Amino acid sequence: MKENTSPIYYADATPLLLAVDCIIFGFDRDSLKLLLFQRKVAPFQDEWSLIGSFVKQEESVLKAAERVLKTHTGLTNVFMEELGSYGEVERDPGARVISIAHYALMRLAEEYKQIDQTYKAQWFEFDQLPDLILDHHQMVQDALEKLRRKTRYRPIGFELLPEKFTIPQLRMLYEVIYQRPLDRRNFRKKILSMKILEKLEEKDKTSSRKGAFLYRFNPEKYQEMVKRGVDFVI
Amino acid sequence: MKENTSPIYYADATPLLLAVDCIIFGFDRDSLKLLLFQRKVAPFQDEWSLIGSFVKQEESVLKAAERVLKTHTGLTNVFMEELGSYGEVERDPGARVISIAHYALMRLAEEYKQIDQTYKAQWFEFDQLPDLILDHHQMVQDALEKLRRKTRYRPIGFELLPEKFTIPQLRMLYEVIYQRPLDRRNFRKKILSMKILEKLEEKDKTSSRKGAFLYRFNPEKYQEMVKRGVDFVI
DNA sequence: CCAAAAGTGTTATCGCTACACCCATGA
DNA sequence: TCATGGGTGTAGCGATAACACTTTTGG
Repeated sequence: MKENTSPIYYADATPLLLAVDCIIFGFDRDSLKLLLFQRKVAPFQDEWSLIGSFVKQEESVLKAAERVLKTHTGLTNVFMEELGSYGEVERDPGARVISIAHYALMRLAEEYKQIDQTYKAQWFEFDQLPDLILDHHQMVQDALEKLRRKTRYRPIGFELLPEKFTIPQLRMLYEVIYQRPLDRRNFRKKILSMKILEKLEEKDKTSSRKGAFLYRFNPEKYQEMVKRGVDFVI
Repeated sequence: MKENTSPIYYADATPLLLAVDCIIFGFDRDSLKLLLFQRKVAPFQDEWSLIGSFVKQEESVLKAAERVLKTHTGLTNVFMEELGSYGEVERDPGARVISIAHYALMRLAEEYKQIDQTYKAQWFEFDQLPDLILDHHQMVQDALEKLRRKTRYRPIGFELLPEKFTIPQLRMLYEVIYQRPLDRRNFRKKILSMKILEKLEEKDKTSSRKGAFLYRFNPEKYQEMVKRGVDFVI
Protein backbone atom coordinates (compact mmCIF):
# COMPACT_ATOMS: atom_id res chain seq x y z
CA MET A 1 0.00 0.00 0.00
CA LYS A 2 2.98 2.28 0.19
CA GLU A 3 2.65 5.02 -2.34
CA ASN A 4 4.66 7.71 -0.71
CA THR A 5 7.25 7.80 -3.44
CA SER A 6 4.71 8.45 -6.13
CA PRO A 7 6.40 10.64 -8.69
CA ILE A 8 3.14 12.37 -9.55
CA TYR A 9 3.47 15.00 -6.84
CA TYR A 10 6.23 17.47 -6.06
CA ALA A 11 8.11 16.58 -9.24
CA ASP A 12 9.83 19.95 -9.36
CA ALA A 13 11.39 19.74 -5.87
CA THR A 14 15.06 18.83 -5.40
CA PRO A 15 15.80 16.01 -2.96
CA LEU A 16 18.58 16.68 -0.44
CA LEU A 17 20.69 14.60 1.89
CA LEU A 18 19.28 14.53 5.39
CA ALA A 19 21.28 13.28 8.34
CA VAL A 20 20.91 12.88 12.08
CA ASP A 21 23.70 13.51 14.61
CA CYS A 22 23.65 12.58 18.27
CA ILE A 23 25.18 14.49 21.16
CA ILE A 24 25.56 11.85 23.86
CA PHE A 25 26.02 13.03 27.44
CA GLY A 26 27.29 10.89 30.26
CA PHE A 27 28.02 11.60 33.92
CA ASP A 28 30.66 9.97 36.10
CA ARG A 29 30.79 10.85 39.79
CA ASP A 30 31.80 14.46 39.38
CA SER A 31 32.23 15.16 35.71
CA LEU A 32 30.16 15.51 32.60
CA LYS A 33 31.29 13.51 29.60
CA LEU A 34 30.61 13.32 25.91
CA LEU A 35 30.80 10.25 23.69
CA LEU A 36 32.74 10.78 20.45
CA PHE A 37 33.78 8.64 17.55
CA GLN A 38 36.43 8.63 14.90
CA ARG A 39 34.72 9.16 11.62
CA LYS A 40 34.97 6.25 9.25
CA VAL A 41 34.21 7.96 5.95
CA ALA A 42 35.79 10.70 3.91
CA PRO A 43 35.98 13.62 4.04
CA PHE A 44 37.53 14.10 7.50
CA GLN A 45 38.13 10.39 7.89
CA ASP A 46 39.53 9.45 11.33
CA GLU A 47 38.79 12.86 12.83
CA TRP A 48 36.66 13.15 15.97
CA SER A 49 32.97 13.51 15.34
CA LEU A 50 29.54 13.05 16.81
CA ILE A 51 27.87 9.87 15.70
CA GLY A 52 25.44 10.26 12.86
CA SER A 53 23.95 8.76 9.78
CA PHE A 54 21.79 9.63 6.83
CA VAL A 55 18.05 9.28 7.21
CA LYS A 56 16.77 6.46 5.07
CA GLN A 57 13.77 6.51 2.79
CA GLU A 58 11.82 4.09 4.93
CA GLU A 59 12.47 5.32 8.46
CA SER A 60 11.32 8.32 10.44
CA VAL A 61 13.83 10.91 11.61
CA LEU A 62 13.49 9.76 15.20
CA LYS A 63 13.97 6.14 14.19
CA ALA A 64 17.12 7.13 12.34
CA ALA A 65 18.53 8.72 15.50
CA GLU A 66 17.61 5.65 17.53
CA ARG A 67 19.25 3.39 14.96
CA VAL A 68 22.43 5.43 15.12
CA LEU A 69 22.50 5.21 18.89
CA LYS A 70 21.92 1.48 18.86
CA THR A 71 24.48 0.81 16.14
CA HIS A 72 27.24 2.70 17.92
CA THR A 73 26.54 1.98 21.57
CA GLY A 74 24.43 -1.15 21.53
CA LEU A 75 21.88 0.68 23.69
CA THR A 76 18.17 1.26 23.26
CA ASN A 77 15.71 2.92 25.61
CA VAL A 78 17.96 5.88 26.09
CA PHE A 79 16.53 9.33 26.74
CA MET A 80 16.81 11.28 23.51
CA GLU A 81 15.26 14.46 22.23
CA GLU A 82 15.57 16.62 19.16
CA LEU A 83 17.90 19.56 19.50
CA GLY A 84 17.33 21.28 16.18
CA SER A 85 18.36 21.41 12.58
CA TYR A 86 21.66 22.54 11.12
CA GLY A 87 20.96 23.59 7.60
CA GLU A 88 23.59 25.99 6.30
CA VAL A 89 24.42 25.37 2.67
CA GLU A 90 28.16 25.09 3.12
CA ARG A 91 28.24 23.27 6.45
CA ASP A 92 29.55 20.04 4.95
CA PRO A 93 32.12 20.27 2.16
CA GLY A 94 31.33 16.69 1.22
CA ALA A 95 27.87 17.57 -0.08
CA ARG A 96 24.79 19.59 0.75
CA VAL A 97 23.66 17.85 3.91
CA ILE A 98 21.11 19.03 6.43
CA SER A 99 21.49 17.51 9.85
CA ILE A 100 18.89 17.21 12.56
CA ALA A 101 20.77 17.02 15.84
CA HIS A 102 19.53 15.01 18.79
CA TYR A 103 20.89 14.90 22.31
CA ALA A 104 20.86 11.82 24.51
CA LEU A 105 21.46 11.24 28.21
CA MET A 106 22.85 7.96 29.46
CA ARG A 107 23.92 6.35 32.65
CA LEU A 108 27.64 5.80 32.70
CA ALA A 109 27.85 2.63 34.74
CA GLU A 110 30.81 0.29 34.55
CA GLU A 111 29.39 -1.81 31.76
CA TYR A 112 28.87 1.18 29.52
CA LYS A 113 32.38 2.43 29.93
CA GLN A 114 33.40 -0.49 27.79
CA ILE A 115 31.63 1.08 24.87
CA ASP A 116 35.15 2.22 24.06
CA GLN A 117 36.39 -1.26 23.26
CA THR A 118 33.36 -2.61 21.48
CA TYR A 119 32.48 0.35 19.37
CA LYS A 120 35.71 2.28 19.05
CA ALA A 121 34.21 5.28 20.71
CA GLN A 122 35.62 7.33 23.54
CA TRP A 123 34.23 9.27 26.45
CA PHE A 124 35.73 12.75 26.72
CA GLU A 125 35.68 15.10 29.67
CA PHE A 126 33.43 17.92 28.71
CA ASP A 127 36.07 20.56 29.24
CA GLN A 128 38.72 18.63 27.32
CA LEU A 129 37.05 17.96 24.02
CA PRO A 130 39.14 17.46 20.89
CA ASP A 131 38.51 19.43 17.73
CA LEU A 132 35.36 18.25 16.04
CA ILE A 133 34.47 18.17 12.37
CA LEU A 134 32.00 20.46 10.61
CA ASP A 135 29.69 22.35 12.94
CA HIS A 136 29.70 19.62 15.56
CA HIS A 137 31.27 21.86 18.15
CA GLN A 138 28.39 24.28 17.75
CA MET A 139 25.94 21.41 18.13
CA VAL A 140 27.62 20.41 21.37
CA GLN A 141 27.44 23.95 22.74
CA ASP A 142 23.78 24.22 21.81
CA ALA A 143 23.07 20.86 23.39
CA LEU A 144 24.77 21.89 26.62
CA GLU A 145 22.69 25.04 26.78
CA LYS A 146 19.53 23.04 26.19
CA LEU A 147 20.58 20.51 28.83
CA ARG A 148 21.11 23.30 31.38
CA ARG A 149 17.76 24.86 30.70
CA LYS A 150 15.90 21.57 30.53
CA THR A 151 17.32 19.88 33.63
CA ARG A 152 16.18 22.87 35.62
CA TYR A 153 12.52 22.47 34.76
CA ARG A 154 12.17 18.81 33.90
CA PRO A 155 13.15 15.67 35.77
CA ILE A 156 15.59 14.44 33.16
CA GLY A 157 18.75 14.68 35.25
CA PHE A 158 17.96 11.23 36.62
CA GLU A 159 18.66 9.80 33.18
CA LEU A 160 22.33 10.52 33.78
CA LEU A 161 22.46 8.71 37.13
CA PRO A 162 22.22 5.02 37.97
CA GLU A 163 18.78 3.81 38.94
CA LYS A 164 19.71 4.06 42.60
CA PHE A 165 21.53 7.20 43.65
CA THR A 166 22.18 9.29 46.74
CA ILE A 167 21.08 12.87 47.30
CA PRO A 168 24.69 14.11 47.34
CA GLN A 169 25.25 12.40 43.97
CA LEU A 170 22.20 14.09 42.53
CA ARG A 171 23.36 17.44 43.86
CA MET A 172 26.80 16.93 42.38
CA LEU A 173 25.21 16.27 38.99
CA TYR A 174 23.39 19.58 39.09
CA GLU A 175 26.51 21.36 40.29
CA VAL A 176 28.43 20.02 37.32
CA ILE A 177 25.71 20.92 34.83
CA TYR A 178 25.17 24.41 36.23
CA GLN A 179 28.84 24.97 37.01
CA ARG A 180 28.10 26.42 40.44
CA PRO A 181 27.86 25.11 43.99
CA LEU A 182 24.46 24.41 45.51
CA ASP A 183 23.75 24.51 49.24
CA ARG A 184 23.64 20.92 50.50
CA ARG A 185 20.81 21.46 52.97
CA ASN A 186 18.58 23.55 50.76
CA PHE A 187 19.04 21.19 47.83
CA ARG A 188 18.03 18.21 49.91
CA LYS A 189 15.00 19.99 51.30
CA LYS A 190 13.83 21.10 47.87
CA ILE A 191 14.16 17.79 46.09
CA LEU A 192 12.61 15.83 48.96
CA SER A 193 9.74 18.29 49.33
CA MET A 194 8.60 17.35 45.85
CA LYS A 195 8.03 13.78 47.03
CA ILE A 196 9.11 12.27 43.73
CA LEU A 197 11.90 10.11 45.18
CA GLU A 198 11.61 6.77 46.93
CA LYS A 199 13.96 6.26 49.84
CA LEU A 200 15.53 2.80 49.92
CA GLU A 201 16.92 0.94 52.90
CA GLU A 202 20.36 0.52 51.33
CA LYS A 203 23.23 2.88 51.80
CA ASP A 204 26.03 3.79 49.45
CA LYS A 205 29.31 3.87 51.31
CA THR A 206 31.68 4.58 48.46
CA SER A 207 32.16 8.20 49.32
CA SER A 208 31.89 8.40 53.09
CA ARG A 209 32.29 6.26 56.18
CA LYS A 210 28.80 7.06 57.34
CA GLY A 211 27.26 6.21 54.01
CA ALA A 212 24.36 7.92 52.26
CA PHE A 213 20.91 6.50 51.71
CA LEU A 214 20.02 5.50 48.18
CA TYR A 215 16.94 6.86 46.45
CA ARG A 216 15.06 6.04 43.31
CA PHE A 217 13.15 8.41 41.02
CA ASN A 218 9.47 7.52 40.84
CA PRO A 219 7.84 8.66 37.57
CA GLU A 220 4.33 7.97 38.92
CA LYS A 221 4.92 10.27 41.86
CA TYR A 222 6.22 12.87 39.46
CA GLN A 223 3.00 12.63 37.46
CA GLU A 224 0.99 13.09 40.64
CA MET A 225 2.99 16.20 41.42
CA VAL A 226 2.31 17.60 37.97
CA LYS A 227 -1.41 16.93 38.42
CA ARG A 228 -1.32 18.79 41.72
CA GLY A 229 -0.07 21.72 39.65
CA VAL A 230 3.30 21.82 41.37
CA ASP A 231 6.24 22.76 39.16
CA PHE A 232 9.51 20.88 39.05
CA VAL A 233 12.23 23.48 39.50
CA ILE A 234 15.77 23.23 40.79
CA MET B 1 34.37 27.47 -5.91
CA LYS B 2 31.24 25.60 -4.94
CA GLU B 3 31.98 21.92 -4.63
CA ASN B 4 29.36 20.90 -2.19
CA THR B 5 27.59 18.69 -4.65
CA SER B 6 30.63 16.65 -5.39
CA PRO B 7 29.45 13.12 -6.07
CA ILE B 8 32.58 11.64 -4.62
CA TYR B 9 31.25 11.52 -1.07
CA TYR B 10 28.12 9.98 0.41
CA ALA B 11 27.30 8.22 -2.86
CA ASP B 12 25.31 5.54 -1.10
CA ALA B 13 22.93 7.88 0.73
CA THR B 14 19.36 8.46 -0.50
CA PRO B 15 18.29 12.08 -0.97
CA LEU B 16 14.90 13.01 0.47
CA LEU B 17 12.48 15.88 0.07
CA LEU B 18 12.90 18.48 2.78
CA ALA B 19 10.34 21.20 3.40
CA VAL B 20 9.75 24.07 5.78
CA ASP B 21 6.36 25.05 7.17
CA CYS B 22 5.54 28.26 9.04
CA ILE B 23 3.11 28.71 11.90
CA ILE B 24 2.33 32.42 11.83
CA PHE B 25 0.84 33.99 14.94
CA GLY B 26 -0.84 37.35 15.05
CA PHE B 27 -2.55 39.27 17.84
CA ASP B 28 -5.42 41.70 17.51
CA ARG B 29 -6.57 43.57 20.61
CA ASP B 30 -7.90 40.58 22.49
CA SER B 31 -7.49 37.53 20.34
CA LEU B 32 -4.74 35.33 19.02
CA LYS B 33 -4.81 34.59 15.32
CA LEU B 34 -3.20 32.26 12.87
CA LEU B 35 -2.46 32.92 9.21
CA LEU B 36 -3.51 30.12 6.88
CA PHE B 37 -3.51 29.57 3.15
CA GLN B 38 -5.35 27.48 0.66
CA ARG B 39 -2.91 25.03 -0.76
CA LYS B 40 -2.20 25.48 -4.43
CA VAL B 41 -0.80 22.07 -5.32
CA ALA B 42 -2.05 18.53 -5.22
CA PRO B 43 -2.60 16.47 -3.20
CA PHE B 44 -5.05 18.35 -0.95
CA GLN B 45 -5.29 21.24 -3.36
CA ASP B 46 -7.46 24.14 -2.05
CA GLU B 47 -7.53 22.78 1.48
CA TRP B 48 -6.36 24.93 4.39
CA SER B 49 -2.70 24.62 5.19
CA LEU B 50 0.24 26.31 6.80
CA ILE B 51 2.49 28.03 4.33
CA GLY B 52 5.50 26.03 3.31
CA SER B 53 7.92 25.15 0.58
CA PHE B 54 10.67 22.74 -0.25
CA VAL B 55 14.19 23.66 0.76
CA LYS B 56 16.29 24.38 -2.29
CA GLN B 57 19.75 23.10 -3.02
CA GLU B 58 21.32 26.52 -2.70
CA GLU B 59 19.62 27.96 0.36
CA SER B 60 19.87 27.27 4.07
CA VAL B 61 16.89 25.93 5.96
CA LEU B 62 16.41 29.26 7.72
CA LYS B 63 16.59 31.13 4.45
CA ALA B 64 13.95 28.83 3.02
CA ALA B 65 11.61 29.67 5.87
CA GLU B 66 12.29 33.38 5.40
CA ARG B 67 11.65 33.08 1.69
CA VAL B 68 8.33 31.39 2.34
CA LEU B 69 7.33 34.13 4.74
CA LYS B 70 8.28 36.86 2.33
CA THR B 71 6.63 35.22 -0.64
CA HIS B 72 3.31 34.79 1.11
CA THR B 73 3.11 37.89 3.27
CA GLY B 74 5.52 40.33 1.70
CA LEU B 75 7.18 40.75 5.09
CA THR B 76 10.78 40.41 6.18
CA ASN B 77 12.35 41.06 9.56
CA VAL B 78 9.73 39.01 11.30
CA PHE B 79 10.54 37.12 14.47
CA MET B 80 10.90 33.48 13.53
CA GLU B 81 12.36 30.46 15.23
CA GLU B 82 12.60 26.77 14.54
CA LEU B 83 9.95 24.65 16.16
CA GLY B 84 11.19 21.19 15.26
CA SER B 85 11.14 18.54 12.61
CA TYR B 86 8.25 16.37 11.52
CA GLY B 87 9.74 13.29 10.02
CA GLU B 88 7.32 10.38 10.07
CA VAL B 89 7.54 8.26 6.96
CA GLU B 90 3.86 8.38 6.09
CA ARG B 91 3.11 11.95 7.09
CA ASP B 92 2.60 13.12 3.51
CA PRO B 93 0.83 10.79 1.07
CA GLY B 94 2.26 12.80 -1.81
CA ALA B 95 5.81 11.65 -1.15
CA ARG B 96 8.31 11.07 1.62
CA VAL B 97 8.73 14.62 2.88
CA ILE B 98 10.40 15.76 6.09
CA SER B 99 9.28 19.15 7.26
CA ILE B 100 11.09 21.50 9.58
CA ALA B 101 8.44 23.67 11.19
CA HIS B 102 9.09 27.28 12.16
CA TYR B 103 6.86 29.63 14.10
CA ALA B 104 6.68 33.35 13.49
CA LEU B 105 5.22 36.23 15.47
CA MET B 106 3.95 39.31 13.73
CA ARG B 107 2.28 42.58 14.53
CA LEU B 108 -1.21 42.64 13.18
CA ALA B 109 -1.58 46.33 12.37
CA GLU B 110 -4.07 47.61 9.86
CA GLU B 111 -1.77 47.32 6.87
CA TYR B 112 -1.04 43.69 7.52
CA LYS B 113 -4.65 42.72 7.76
CA GLN B 114 -4.77 43.27 4.04
CA ILE B 115 -2.48 40.30 3.59
CA ASP B 116 -5.75 38.54 2.85
CA GLN B 117 -6.40 40.39 -0.36
CA THR B 118 -2.89 40.49 -1.70
CA TYR B 119 -1.78 36.99 -0.90
CA LYS B 120 -5.03 35.05 -0.67
CA ALA B 121 -4.37 34.14 2.89
CA GLN B 122 -6.69 34.44 5.83
CA TRP B 123 -6.32 35.17 9.51
CA PHE B 124 -8.25 32.71 11.67
CA GLU B 125 -9.23 33.06 15.29
CA PHE B 126 -7.13 30.58 17.15
CA ASP B 127 -10.13 28.77 18.61
CA GLN B 128 -11.94 28.59 15.31
CA LEU B 129 -9.40 26.98 13.03
CA PRO B 130 -10.55 24.97 10.01
CA ASP B 131 -9.33 21.45 9.38
CA LEU B 132 -5.71 21.44 8.27
CA ILE B 133 -3.89 19.07 5.96
CA LEU B 134 -1.33 16.45 6.98
CA ASP B 135 0.08 16.92 10.48
CA HIS B 136 -0.32 20.69 10.40
CA HIS B 137 -2.76 20.68 13.27
CA GLN B 138 -0.17 18.96 15.41
CA MET B 139 2.40 21.55 14.37
CA VAL B 140 0.05 24.33 15.44
CA GLN B 141 -0.54 22.71 18.81
CA ASP B 142 3.18 22.25 19.35
CA ALA B 143 3.82 25.84 18.31
CA LEU B 144 1.23 27.13 20.77
CA GLU B 145 2.82 25.16 23.57
CA LYS B 146 6.22 26.52 22.65
CA LEU B 147 4.83 30.04 22.45
CA ARG B 148 3.33 29.72 25.93
CA ARG B 149 6.54 28.46 27.43
CA LYS B 150 8.76 30.88 25.57
CA THR B 151 6.79 34.08 26.14
CA ARG B 152 7.01 33.37 29.83
CA TYR B 153 10.78 33.39 29.94
CA ARG B 154 11.79 35.49 26.94
CA PRO B 155 10.74 38.96 25.86
CA ILE B 156 9.22 37.85 22.57
CA GLY B 157 5.63 38.81 23.30
CA PHE B 158 6.45 42.33 22.12
CA GLU B 159 6.82 40.95 18.61
CA LEU B 160 3.06 40.51 18.54
CA LEU B 161 2.31 44.10 19.55
CA PRO B 162 2.78 47.37 17.71
CA GLU B 163 5.98 49.21 18.48
CA LYS B 164 4.11 51.45 20.92
CA PHE B 165 1.72 49.72 23.26
CA THR B 166 0.06 50.25 26.61
CA ILE B 167 0.54 48.12 29.71
CA PRO B 168 -3.08 46.94 29.60
CA GLN B 169 -2.57 45.86 25.99
CA LEU B 170 0.53 43.90 26.97
CA ARG B 171 -1.32 42.27 29.81
CA MET B 172 -4.20 41.35 27.54
CA LEU B 173 -1.73 39.64 25.21
CA TYR B 174 -0.41 37.45 28.01
CA GLU B 175 -3.92 36.70 29.20
CA VAL B 176 -4.84 35.49 25.74
CA ILE B 177 -1.71 33.37 25.40
CA TYR B 178 -1.96 31.83 28.85
CA GLN B 179 -5.76 31.63 28.79
CA ARG B 180 -6.12 33.00 32.29
CA PRO B 181 -6.63 36.40 33.88
CA LEU B 182 -3.66 38.24 35.37
CA ASP B 183 -3.95 40.77 38.17
CA ARG B 184 -3.72 44.26 36.65
CA ARG B 185 -1.69 45.78 39.46
CA ASN B 186 0.74 42.93 39.94
CA PHE B 187 1.34 42.61 36.24
CA ARG B 188 2.16 46.28 35.93
CA LYS B 189 4.50 46.19 38.90
CA LYS B 190 6.33 43.16 37.62
CA ILE B 191 6.88 44.32 34.07
CA LEU B 192 7.88 47.85 35.14
CA SER B 193 10.24 46.55 37.82
CA MET B 194 12.36 44.96 35.10
CA LYS B 195 13.03 48.42 33.66
CA ILE B 196 13.01 47.18 30.09
CA LEU B 197 10.23 49.47 28.89
CA GLU B 198 10.47 53.14 27.90
CA LYS B 199 7.55 55.27 28.92
CA LEU B 200 6.44 57.70 26.20
CA GLU B 201 4.58 60.98 26.64
CA GLU B 202 1.74 59.91 24.35
CA LYS B 203 -1.42 58.26 25.48
CA ASP B 204 -3.65 55.76 23.74
CA LYS B 205 -7.27 56.70 24.17
CA THR B 206 -8.91 54.04 22.05
CA SER B 207 -10.03 51.93 24.96
CA SER B 208 -10.75 54.36 27.77
CA ARG B 209 -11.63 57.97 28.38
CA LYS B 210 -8.68 58.56 30.61
CA GLY B 211 -6.24 57.03 28.14
CA ALA B 212 -3.25 54.80 28.89
CA PHE B 213 0.38 55.78 28.49
CA LEU B 214 2.24 54.19 25.62
CA TYR B 215 5.47 52.28 26.19
CA ARG B 216 8.17 50.90 23.97
CA PHE B 217 10.29 47.78 24.53
CA ASN B 218 13.98 48.64 24.80
CA PRO B 219 16.25 45.73 23.78
CA GLU B 220 19.37 47.46 25.17
CA LYS B 221 17.77 47.75 28.60
CA TYR B 222 16.81 44.10 28.35
CA GLN B 223 20.44 43.19 27.67
CA GLU B 224 21.51 45.19 30.72
CA MET B 225 19.01 43.32 32.82
CA VAL B 226 20.37 40.00 31.57
CA LYS B 227 23.90 41.10 32.43
CA ARG B 228 22.75 41.99 35.93
CA GLY B 229 21.72 38.35 36.16
CA VAL B 230 18.03 39.15 36.49
CA ASP B 231 15.66 36.72 34.81
CA PHE B 232 12.77 37.73 32.60
CA VAL B 233 9.73 35.92 33.93
CA ILE B 234 6.05 36.69 33.69
C1' DC C 1 39.04 9.36 69.00
C1' DC C 2 38.99 11.86 64.98
C1' DA C 3 38.40 13.06 60.18
C1' DA C 4 35.01 13.40 56.68
C1' DA C 5 30.83 13.30 54.74
C1' DA C 6 25.67 12.73 55.81
C1' DG C 7 21.81 14.45 57.84
C1' DT C 8 18.58 18.01 60.38
C1' DG C 9 16.51 22.71 61.97
C1' DT C 10 15.98 27.83 62.37
C1' DT C 11 15.79 32.49 61.04
C1' DA C 12 15.66 36.49 57.90
C1' DT C 13 14.51 38.15 53.65
C1' DC C 14 12.50 38.59 49.22
C1' DG C 15 8.98 38.11 45.95
C1' DC C 16 4.52 37.12 44.92
C1' DT C 17 -0.52 37.36 45.77
C1' DA C 18 -4.54 39.42 47.06
C1' DC C 19 -6.75 43.27 47.81
C1' DA C 20 -9.13 48.72 47.95
C1' DC C 21 -8.85 53.09 46.74
C1' DC C 22 -8.04 57.37 43.84
C1' DC C 23 -7.57 59.60 39.08
C1' DA C 24 -8.78 61.40 34.52
C1' DT C 25 -12.07 62.12 31.09
C1' DG C 26 -15.87 62.05 27.53
C1' DA C 27 -20.53 61.78 27.25
C1' DT D 1 -21.84 63.84 37.55
C1' DC D 2 -21.01 59.43 36.61
C1' DA D 3 -19.43 55.34 34.31
C1' DT D 4 -15.27 53.39 32.72
C1' DG D 5 -10.86 51.94 32.48
C1' DG D 6 -6.01 53.61 34.17
C1' DG D 7 -2.82 54.06 37.88
C1' DT D 8 -0.83 53.36 42.84
C1' DG D 9 0.03 51.34 47.70
C1' DT D 10 0.11 47.77 51.28
C1' DA D 11 -0.29 43.76 54.28
C1' DG D 12 0.23 38.68 54.61
C1' DC D 13 2.09 34.53 53.19
C1' DG D 14 5.14 31.17 51.26
C1' DA D 15 9.35 30.00 49.25
C1' DT D 16 14.16 30.58 49.22
C1' DA D 17 18.80 31.60 51.03
C1' DA D 18 22.03 31.73 54.63
C1' DC D 19 23.82 29.44 58.15
C1' DA D 20 25.56 25.86 62.64
C1' DC D 21 25.26 21.87 64.84
C1' DT D 22 24.78 16.64 65.45
C1' DT D 23 25.44 11.81 63.62
C1' DT D 24 27.84 7.86 61.85
C1' DT D 25 31.72 5.03 61.17
C1' DG D 26 36.29 3.22 59.30
C1' DG D 27 40.81 3.77 60.24
